[in-house]
Amino acid sequence: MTDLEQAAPQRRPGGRAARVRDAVHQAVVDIVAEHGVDKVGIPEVSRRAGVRDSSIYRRWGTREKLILDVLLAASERTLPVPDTGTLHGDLATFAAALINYLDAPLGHGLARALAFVTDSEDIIEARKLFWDSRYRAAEVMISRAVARGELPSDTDARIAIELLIAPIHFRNLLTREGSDAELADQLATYVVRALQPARGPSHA
Amino acid sequence: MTDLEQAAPQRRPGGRAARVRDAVHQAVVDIVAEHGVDKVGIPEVSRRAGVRDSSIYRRWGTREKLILDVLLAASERTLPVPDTGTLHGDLATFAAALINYLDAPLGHGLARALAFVTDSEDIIEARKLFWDSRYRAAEVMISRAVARGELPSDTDARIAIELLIAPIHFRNLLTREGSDAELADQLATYVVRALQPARGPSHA
Amino acid sequence: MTDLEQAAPQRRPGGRAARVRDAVHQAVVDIVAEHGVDKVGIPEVSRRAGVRDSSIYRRWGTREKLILDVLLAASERTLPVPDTGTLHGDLATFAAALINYLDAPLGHGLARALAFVTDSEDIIEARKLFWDSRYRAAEVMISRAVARGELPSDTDARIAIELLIAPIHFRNLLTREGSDAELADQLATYVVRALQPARGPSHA
Amino acid sequence: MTDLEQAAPQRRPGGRAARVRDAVHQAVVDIVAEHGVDKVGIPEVSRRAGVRDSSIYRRWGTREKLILDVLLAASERTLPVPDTGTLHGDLATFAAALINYLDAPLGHGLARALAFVTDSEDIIEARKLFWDSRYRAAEVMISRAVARGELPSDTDARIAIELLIAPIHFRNLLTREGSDAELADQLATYVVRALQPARGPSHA
DNA sequence: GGATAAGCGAGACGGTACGTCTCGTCTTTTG
DNA sequence: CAAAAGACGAGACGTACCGTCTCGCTTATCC
Repeated sequence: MTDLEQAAPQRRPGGRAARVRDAVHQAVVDIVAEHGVDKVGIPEVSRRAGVRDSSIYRRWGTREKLILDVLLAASERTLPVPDTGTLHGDLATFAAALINYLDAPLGHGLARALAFVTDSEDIIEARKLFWDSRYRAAEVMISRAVARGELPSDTDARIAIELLIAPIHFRNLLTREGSDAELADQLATYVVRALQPARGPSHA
Repeated sequence: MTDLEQAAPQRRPGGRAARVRDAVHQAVVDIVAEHGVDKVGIPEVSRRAGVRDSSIYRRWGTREKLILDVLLAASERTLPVPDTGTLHGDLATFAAALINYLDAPLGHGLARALAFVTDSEDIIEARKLFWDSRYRAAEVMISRAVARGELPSDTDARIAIELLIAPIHFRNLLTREGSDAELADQLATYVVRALQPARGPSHA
Repeated sequence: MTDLEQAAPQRRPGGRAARVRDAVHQAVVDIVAEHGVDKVGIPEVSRRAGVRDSSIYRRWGTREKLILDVLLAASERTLPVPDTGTLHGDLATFAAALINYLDAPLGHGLARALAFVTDSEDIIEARKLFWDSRYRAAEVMISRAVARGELPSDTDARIAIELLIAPIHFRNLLTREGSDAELADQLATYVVRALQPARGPSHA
Repeated sequence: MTDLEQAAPQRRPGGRAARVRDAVHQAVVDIVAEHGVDKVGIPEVSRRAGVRDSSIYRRWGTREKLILDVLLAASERTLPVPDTGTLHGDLATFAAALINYLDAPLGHGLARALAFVTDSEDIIEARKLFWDSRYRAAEVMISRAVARGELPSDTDARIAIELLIAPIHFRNLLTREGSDAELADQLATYVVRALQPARGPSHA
């Protein structure tokens, strides 16, 4: 897993260290849920967790690493990948789940955090791992559709997923319009069509 | 126009006020270009523009409004909407232009700013105006395609644009993968296909 | 009269100049009464008086001169000098009146202003005129007592008044203890005694 | 003692905290001496002390508390109370010392500060402690005189001191006339006389 | 079970941004 | 052309945050 803590202190998993870690994580998650990710600050986390700020700095180094560490940990379990039997069904269900996820403070917070964070070695690494794991999970929907014969075998799974989820993230971050189940369905439809092999002279 | 300045100061367009305004705008744009939008701070802007920070606060009130005002003004002229004669050509060209735009500091900065900014009355308003104008411009590509018979007349132009640009923004903000001309072309292809009316039993 | 206005403008009363002057005076007096003299600021005065701040600066130059000008004008009519028939009666009555005066916002404000103001030509002059007029008025009590034979003819009237009023001002400004009628009476008694010619070997 | 610092920082008396404290105190005292108490501002103190302004705000909270804290500390050692053998001698000597003290920037500064400061919990407390200690010290002169039989045993010591020092403070703050040794002597004489028990029909 | 080292509590501080407020000056615009 | 209107320059004030540092002490682990 991505470990953004300064020096892996997990050697002593049962004691004070773990207690501190948990308290801090909880505090961050709570703040994200209550006021949004950009209100997370070490002083507030420190207050809530009952942990000295210096201890937080010692372990996480910077605010950004702390936030990312916590949010990534909290997002460990990726979205469940549905298996409805049809590509459209899978995509629509998945999209709807994503919409819900991004509507909730944690999901929105994570997305914003990923977008905002200043790049650095560990962070780039952490981001990469995060998305790789996400894509890997979601691509199952595509490979199943290929197996079913719904899609050609050379389908680019990654871009397929991207076509589906990008508009949702786009609205979530940039236009701030809401998304709903209907949109999920529409997107699924568009993506399914987009992935079909070209028929006739479409733009010839 | 979106006007995020405190009080309409445009009354005196030739004098000191305008000079200050321009210097500040330039300074913000420069910093965005050099160090990214999140490095824009009033003290630095003040130094570069040779304008007292208090004057900046007086006029723009907060950092966020300043940034948005400047960036929106700098993005006044929207991306040129191409007219290549085919939908695919238009979309691919437009997507490529967007990729370039988002690659440049200003475009990237604006996107980040739009994503980051804490919502408030004026900002919501400004964001809405911004996207409305953008969509209005881009939708021309769709309506021309409809006119040419390439697309059905009930095509949802807005979502069509979204399908095209969302993945680009998505990569720009969230995965931080680069995008290139090839991607632009692929996206155009996918979108064209996605917009075709359903043929046969696609997901029935 | 002490005139702390920049350039004594219109002698012609009744015009706009006079209206502005009055409004400003009133505003200052009001603020002093409501929030104390150190809360008087040009912006607030300007708001209340409905007069542009630049107009105030034009006329009074600085905040301090404005305050002093207004307060001195408002204190034009000095405290009434009583004539009870005895020195003690006069002094006690006068002291009590002073206590009341200094208890009220205007009196307290004027005292603080006199103490605070940064010295400058005009201000030194104004302060001198102010105290001279005050002493001149109050010294009548002493000269009447001399006339009545209550005091020797070489009594130093000025210091006599000072002995009486200094403790009241002292409490008002420095210890911030309250003063009351009883104190007025005590002070009068002490002063009367202090002014008696030495009898026998007092500290010989 | 009166401690106007935010939190008791005395725990580590030899370390950085103490160094910072001393530097700040010195800087304030210097500014008072050079330019007067109303020129003391956190930025200037910060510069001179080589201490960040934020550190000053953290510890003292506001400018007023800082000034009072420093000035009170600097005035810790109250004026020496003389013991000349006679009441008049004691009072005259004491008054002369006070005159000198108030002539010096520090004394004048402290007096102005006490007069100017906006009241608040801690400040009221601090002022009370200050004056109490001053009065307690000075009243020894009176009690000694009582012991010597120079004064009746029911003499009000507090008001006696007040009669002596008020005129000096009065001139110092309000009329801004100078005071000199002669005045000290006169005041002593007046006070001694004032404190004598009434003889005959003084104001009958 | 006692030594020992990792990590925490406590308490600053340096550095810096933000935003508010005031004073006093200067410059457009307008009557 | 003088006054009103509208900034701006200069700078203080106070708040908040990030990140660093230094001690002293607790505590989990290891011998």
